Amino acid sequence: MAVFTKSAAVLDSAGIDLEATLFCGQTFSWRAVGGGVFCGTAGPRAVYARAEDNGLVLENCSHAPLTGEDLAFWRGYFAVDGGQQALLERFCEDETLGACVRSAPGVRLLNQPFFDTLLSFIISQNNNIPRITGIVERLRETFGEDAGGGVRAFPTAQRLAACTPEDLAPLRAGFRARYLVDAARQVAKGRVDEAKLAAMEDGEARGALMQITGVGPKVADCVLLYGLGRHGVVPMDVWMKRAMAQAFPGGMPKEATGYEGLAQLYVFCWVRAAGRGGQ
DNA sequence: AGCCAGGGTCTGC
DNA sequence: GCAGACCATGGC
Repeated sequence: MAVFTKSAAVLDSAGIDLEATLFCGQTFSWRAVGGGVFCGTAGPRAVYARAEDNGLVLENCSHAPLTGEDLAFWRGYFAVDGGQQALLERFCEDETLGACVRSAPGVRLLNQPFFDTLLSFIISQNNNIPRITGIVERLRETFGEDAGGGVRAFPTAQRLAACTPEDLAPLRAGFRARYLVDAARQVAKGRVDEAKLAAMEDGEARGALMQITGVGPKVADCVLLYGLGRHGVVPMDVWMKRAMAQAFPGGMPKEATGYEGLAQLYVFCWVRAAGRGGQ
């Protein structure tokens, strides 16, 4: 059980619904530990987080004070200064998109590490959210370093590049094991390089990501959106195809221009809420 | 038992 | 290019 000490830090959360944000399918690196507290990792870091009236309370899992660098990282991760509130208000100028936003008003688009995102969404293919989360957790537990308090961080590309698919058997990732190894090896070799991807146009970066075995259009788009900050990219899975055909047959409304990927988050939440027994 | 899960690969046309 | 089988695993 996580107990916050005086070394906890508070971020201005700007209307964030922490639980909805962490479990809407954009990240698989968090778990509830009780009492409204969540434990999550990003790259080498691990934190406890809880939503309070005055903001988002964060504390290192090691209970060591958060450094300035850590704080800056988590501010970026939670998009504290990202201006998402203002964008949502603009989304709401469109009636249908506004309804989507209001179905999950506290969800925020997280800025996640590239490698975490790449592997997580390779795991996501032909899979469901609870099992994806389980595989990601076993990936961290099996190959990650202690990030403090016994919580294991996301493994490095180098660590996984030294593995064979058979070494990944404990993850029970099935046919995806060899995809994970291929991705780790290409990143470790520099064949896939975050800085190079960052310098590319969306389409070029997408093509580069699809050179990885097990990365097709959908996974590449998720990596672009969630791991590389390409907020105009819209990953199209079966849910989104269904939702777009039904709600936006002519494409995303003009209010979402440049931020179609952010809009997609709310459309996804809306259509899935409806699919689970609403409407 | 059979179907589905935020897809992708591989093969055959 | 494009359809169709196949891919491990687990929940319902």
